[in-house]
Amino acid sequence: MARAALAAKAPEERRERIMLATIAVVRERGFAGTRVADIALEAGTSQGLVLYHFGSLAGALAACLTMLEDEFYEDFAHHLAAEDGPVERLRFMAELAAGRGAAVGNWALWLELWARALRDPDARAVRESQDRRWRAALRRVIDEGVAAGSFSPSNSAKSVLRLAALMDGLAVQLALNEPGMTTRKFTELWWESAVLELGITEPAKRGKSPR
Amino acid sequence: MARAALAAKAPEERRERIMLATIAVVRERGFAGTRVADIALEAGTSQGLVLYHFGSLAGALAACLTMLEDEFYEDFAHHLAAEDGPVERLRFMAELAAGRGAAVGNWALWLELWARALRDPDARAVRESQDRRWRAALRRVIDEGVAAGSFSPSNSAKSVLRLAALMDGLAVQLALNEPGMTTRKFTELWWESAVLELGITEPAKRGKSPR
DNA sequence: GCGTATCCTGAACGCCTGTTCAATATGCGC
DNA sequence: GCGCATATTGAACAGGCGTTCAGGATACGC
Repeated sequence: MARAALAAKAPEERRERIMLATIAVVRERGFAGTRVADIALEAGTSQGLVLYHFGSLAGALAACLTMLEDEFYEDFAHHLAAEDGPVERLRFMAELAAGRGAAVGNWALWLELWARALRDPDARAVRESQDRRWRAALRRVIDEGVAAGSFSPSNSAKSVLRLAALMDGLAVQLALNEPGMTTRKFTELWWESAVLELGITEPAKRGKSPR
Repeated sequence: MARAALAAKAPEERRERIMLATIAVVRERGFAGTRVADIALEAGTSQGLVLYHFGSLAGALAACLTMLEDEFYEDFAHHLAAEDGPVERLRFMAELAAGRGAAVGNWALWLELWARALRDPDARAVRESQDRRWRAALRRVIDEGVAAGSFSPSNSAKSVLRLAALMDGLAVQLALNEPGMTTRKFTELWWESAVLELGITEPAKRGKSPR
């Protein structure tokens, strides 16, 4: 039994190891610079196995994309639900985007993804889905805040668009290590914009939010 | 004399033609997908000549980067100077960024540039210089507006950062043809943010600003 | 006119890298 | 234990593409 379980799982584990290796390599060398040999080396397997499991290099890249997407979203949804009220949740989203939790070091990857999405339909789908999820979450939090009387945006749909776009824009600077742009600065700049957009009056209570 | 001038200029023209061809190909296929053969074909020359003038594919790409940078800036600075007052200038910048004039179709290129800047120092330098120029222009216009009493930002340095970042973020959506994001929407969303950030009261007079 | 520097070409070279494949190992059902 | 399906490997293959190069055209100085 233990043998059987191990045997049945081993290939799956190998497969996942390859996916993780792919992400690692893409992070280091970018999509364009990722070679099958790199993935195999990172995963500690042969090149053949990578192709065996994913059919082609493109297949491996695609698999790693969807994995990334799910990974980020699960982590994010899980933590977001743990926050208290709308103000705290919004604050949490700002901090998450700035680079806490699973988002750490991901912005560079998102930049790559955007560029790739210009031509690769898979990448486009991933980025679109992720963007939609993020905006939907933002929207939900804002609606919640409106209902609770904490926020009073003049046009919440537009606020969502702007606040989401602002994050992306700030992220570019963060990912490129623009001098003066830090995690802290990111959060600060974005939060002030949110305050302005949504007319937030009460400060975020320091609750379950990370430090 | 006519002969001499022609002879002296012909190689230069060829060279420039190759640079323009490079830009065209990069626009179409991206940095990663650009091959020497493509450039030569587009420019109507041999592959050898591309290498003769630029040493390598990387050299050609680098040359096209700096050309892009200068091209955009000259066009932009030229037109900006023609605008009347700070409010009109700011409005002009919004419209330019959204995709008028030399900026048309450039955002996709900028996305590529950002991704490339993660690894290529040349690309990084270009993007940094361009970003700096753009922010400096924004800053100048805002300072002007403050001096003229048209704007009253609570913190102009931060407003510059946020408004510039917002443009980048909106640009991502524009470049990726996000449904619902158009040139018009871009301008509208950004302008409202500017109004909010800077406390603009007077509307932009319809002056020399393009349509 | 002639030599020379510059410009330009097209073919050949050689490397890099994704993919294929035949061979081998592994574990499971029977 | 045996055969079969699934995993896994490493080497060989093949195509693409950047770069090199030997040769030729062009225009200029003398």
